[in-house]
Amino acid sequence: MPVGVSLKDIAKHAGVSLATVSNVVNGYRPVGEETRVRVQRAIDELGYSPNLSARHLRNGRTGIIALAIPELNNPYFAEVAGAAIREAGTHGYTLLLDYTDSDRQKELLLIEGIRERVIDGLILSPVQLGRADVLARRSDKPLVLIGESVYDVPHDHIAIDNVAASHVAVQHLVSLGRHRIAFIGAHPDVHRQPAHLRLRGYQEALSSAGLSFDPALVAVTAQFGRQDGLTGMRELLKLSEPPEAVFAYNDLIAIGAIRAIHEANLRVPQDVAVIGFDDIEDGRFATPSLTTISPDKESIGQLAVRSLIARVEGKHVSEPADIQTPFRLVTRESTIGR
Amino acid sequence: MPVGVSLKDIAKHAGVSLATVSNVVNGYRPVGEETRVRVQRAIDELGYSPNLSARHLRNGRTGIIALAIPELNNPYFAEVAGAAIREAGTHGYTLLLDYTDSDRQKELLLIEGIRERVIDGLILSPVQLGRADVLARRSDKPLVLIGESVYDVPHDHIAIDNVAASHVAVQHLVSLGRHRIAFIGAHPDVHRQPAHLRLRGYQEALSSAGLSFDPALVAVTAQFGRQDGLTGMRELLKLSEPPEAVFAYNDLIAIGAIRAIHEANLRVPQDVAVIGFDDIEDGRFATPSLTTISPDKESIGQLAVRSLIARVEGKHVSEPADIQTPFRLVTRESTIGR
DNA sequence: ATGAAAGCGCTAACAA
DNA sequence: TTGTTAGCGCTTTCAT
Repeated sequence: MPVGVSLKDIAKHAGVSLATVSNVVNGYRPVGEETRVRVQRAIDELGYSPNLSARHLRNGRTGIIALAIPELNNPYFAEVAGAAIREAGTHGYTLLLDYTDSDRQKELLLIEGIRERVIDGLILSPVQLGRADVLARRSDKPLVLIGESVYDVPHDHIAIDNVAASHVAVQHLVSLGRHRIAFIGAHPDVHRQPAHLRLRGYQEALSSAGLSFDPALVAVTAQFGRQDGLTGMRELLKLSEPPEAVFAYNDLIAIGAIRAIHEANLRVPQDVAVIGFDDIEDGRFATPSLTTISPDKESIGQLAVRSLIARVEGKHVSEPADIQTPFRLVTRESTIGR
Repeated sequence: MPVGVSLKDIAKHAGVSLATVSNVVNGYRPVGEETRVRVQRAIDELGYSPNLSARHLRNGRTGIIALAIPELNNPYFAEVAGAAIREAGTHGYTLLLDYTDSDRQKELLLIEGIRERVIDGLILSPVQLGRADVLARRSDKPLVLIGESVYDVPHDHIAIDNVAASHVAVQHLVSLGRHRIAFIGAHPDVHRQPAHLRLRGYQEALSSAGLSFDPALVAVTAQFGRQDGLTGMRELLKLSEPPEAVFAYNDLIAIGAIRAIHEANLRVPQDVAVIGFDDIEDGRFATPSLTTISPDKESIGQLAVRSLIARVEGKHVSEPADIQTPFRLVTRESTIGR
């Protein structure tokens, strides 16, 4: 069942040994210039590419790393994934994109290594997992975490400073002169260790602006999609004293909220100002366009891949790090009109 | 570097040969009941799971199939990809998601087998590739095509009937009493063999409605994103006699177009009615919500994966087929107001 | 019904 | 600098 060109074919064609060809391909030890050229030509002519299964069988690595995001069709994750795929490619790795549907079982399966035998390591953006889950993990494949959740676990973690970013977002709404500021997108579940960071930033910002925290203005959502924003906002608009501004957990929720506000025949931002989080393209083209917190998605993807590969290759012997990436406030029509 | 339990470990533990353990695991040939129980117990006790690389080295397959889409953060493709990943999983395959950025070189690399040794087969949604490119391909890994382009090439192809769907879309605009109907999103490149199907459906629908075709009402775009819709619509609005309705190549273009219409202080649908194509979630939550052609994305993903796996496993010896999947018109605010 | 052994393609230890 | 070879874990042919 030999279906391709193997090292042996190249060796024969170039009149050298297997080891030499391997060294031309991998560069583990020096090869004479003349030999290298000859081998390289044979490789080009016959169209050789290494058999990964064989390589893996031999050295225990597959050259494949996985990235598991909660949902494929959340543009935020799509952008992070795009950056990660590019970065993996530049290091000679293939990135396997997977998704968890924000499902606890799937997240558990992944960290326990459902693909254990296929991948060299995993980057996970957990939603439901708790600190205990991560600590209880038995797999010895490297794991890098991205996203809001910080678990204080022995793994690299890449994220923006969610508390600070949320603070900036709410501060922006305050600066508009709004006082009743709502938050949509609190987590309903109890697995998360540290309190919900964006909610905490919201509370801190209110507090430093001298505004009181009203639990009625916090809308809990099951998921983090447009539909959840729509539902959440509808609830808030039923209040006897509805909010004048909304900080949404992410842009999708914000877009759903805007839709609900329009349904109620109110205007954005005149009646209700809305700010999101993620800076996805949808928000830039929405009507009105969406003010948001813009995280550096490119560097999140890049750093996650780099950290993981460093662990996989055992070069990176440093302590697990908590790496913070930059963010900025982008003001658009949903808060400042036009 | 042995990192797990191997067949040999089980064999020793159960006091049988390697072959017997393999047969308990795979069931290629019968095993005595007593032996089977003993081996199974050893497997459970030691926690054996097969080393995929070894298995694949042996039988020439990796258990990984690839799906290459033009862009990750087009929700249409994200949904198709989600369906494909699920379907692959149910067949015991892992799906590797890749993207081409609608770049001709990347598409060529993929069909020529840049990942040749990693995957058992490829599903591709081509944008730039022409019939000749596909015919010239040398790789012998199975290839399944999805999407608008039909090349009359020897590969399975899954898509909706684009001409018919476009006809329905334009017919809907005609039924609203609009006469100047524009099309945004024509392909600028020359590689595509059959003329652009959606454009053809547009022309046919105009013709059967007794409307004349005005080339000035066709906006060519470089890509198929929101920005392209925005730019294209701006051009159309500069016409001395701007359109009363727009058929966009896809929902993203439609959303960009709506943005441009709003910028010009015109209303959708009163001044310009807009219909898209794909039925992505963005359109359902846009303001106004978007009328669109809704293809059955789930079945596109499923059928593509099933066809490919059938080819990979050599079961499916039938002729390459052109499989059409269902679609329907979904009317929303962008054409019928509210 | 079961076992022994070859060999898939590759890397690395050992030799030269 | 280059060659030889063992062996990673598995499936499968040939023997028993």
